[in-house]
Amino acid sequence: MILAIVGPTGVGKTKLSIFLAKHYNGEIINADSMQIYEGLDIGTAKVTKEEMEDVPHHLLSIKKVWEEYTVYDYQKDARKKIAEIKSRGKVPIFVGGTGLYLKAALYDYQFVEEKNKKNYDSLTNEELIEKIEAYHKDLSYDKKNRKRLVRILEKLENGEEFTQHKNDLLYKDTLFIGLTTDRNTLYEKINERFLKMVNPLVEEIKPFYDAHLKTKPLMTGIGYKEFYPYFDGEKTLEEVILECQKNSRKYAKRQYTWFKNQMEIEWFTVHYENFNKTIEEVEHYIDTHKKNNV
RNA sequence: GGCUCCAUAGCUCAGUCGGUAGAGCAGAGGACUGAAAAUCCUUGUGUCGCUGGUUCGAUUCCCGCUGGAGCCA
Repeated sequence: MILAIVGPTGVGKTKLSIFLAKHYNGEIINADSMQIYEGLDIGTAKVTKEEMEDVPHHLLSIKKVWEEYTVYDYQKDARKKIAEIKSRGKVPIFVGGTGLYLKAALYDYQFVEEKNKKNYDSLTNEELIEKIEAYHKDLSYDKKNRKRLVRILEKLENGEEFTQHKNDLLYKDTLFIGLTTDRNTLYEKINERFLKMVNPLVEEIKPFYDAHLKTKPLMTGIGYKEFYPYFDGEKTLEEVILECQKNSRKYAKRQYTWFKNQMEIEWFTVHYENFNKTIEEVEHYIDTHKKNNV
């Protein structure tokens, strides 16, 4: 059996994961693209040593902030961890909100090793589309999404076929547990949680700013990128806080869209005043749907 | 007390030389195979502050009122 605990940011996945790990003799595999990085702890709401309660955790803080890490690496790392954990007779428990990472790890996603990467900065979107059409006339793709255009072209030039994928579940002994709550409650939780982390977060980011580090995770992570204008004196802390909260809310919304439409998930509404009830419901579901290793 | 300006979508504001109005943000929905906490798409009817007048017709012009900002006393 493999468990995957998913849901929007701030809903309570970490807390549930510890209970389940202890109850089912599990080890936790992080499925959050930002918690991969060392030093991004407060802003990513990473589990603390105390919260772990001696449950083994994997793929947390495994990369420096300036190192390259993608879904391609994650797929390999995660699958290796699944094998390791299972060989110990324990249950792999994925916990995280990065839908693509979970899908790449547990579904039939195929990546081909990339050779030489080119730089397409000098080309306009129209020129990218022209080059793509030189390979294939009738592909359907988002022509306004430059990042996608570049990727499609990279794939084609790498000798890969760009086709629609069917995405079957590969690890058929996986149970997907989704945690949710009504939108207003979640947004309140997100806002509150961020307010509590502001001061330590400033401490966490300051050294990166002082070192002039502007790497990918620092410039894309919510709760990180927004602080640079504050340190530059261009925005007030108040403005930055509101922006971080807003971006977190929007992120949560995108997560819902992904999880609702991309994966088969059993959803549970969190009882915040009685979390044990939530745990019981989840455990009951797992016990009645348990799948043994396939 | 006198004068000037402002009052339009949840917010910030455009606009209508008089024919009942539109952007950004927020919100909502969606896409998603190598930056995914990323990237991108779709979605805007609201007593145009209130009252009266002019007019075929007023959110637009005029009188007054209310609220806000400023200047002069």
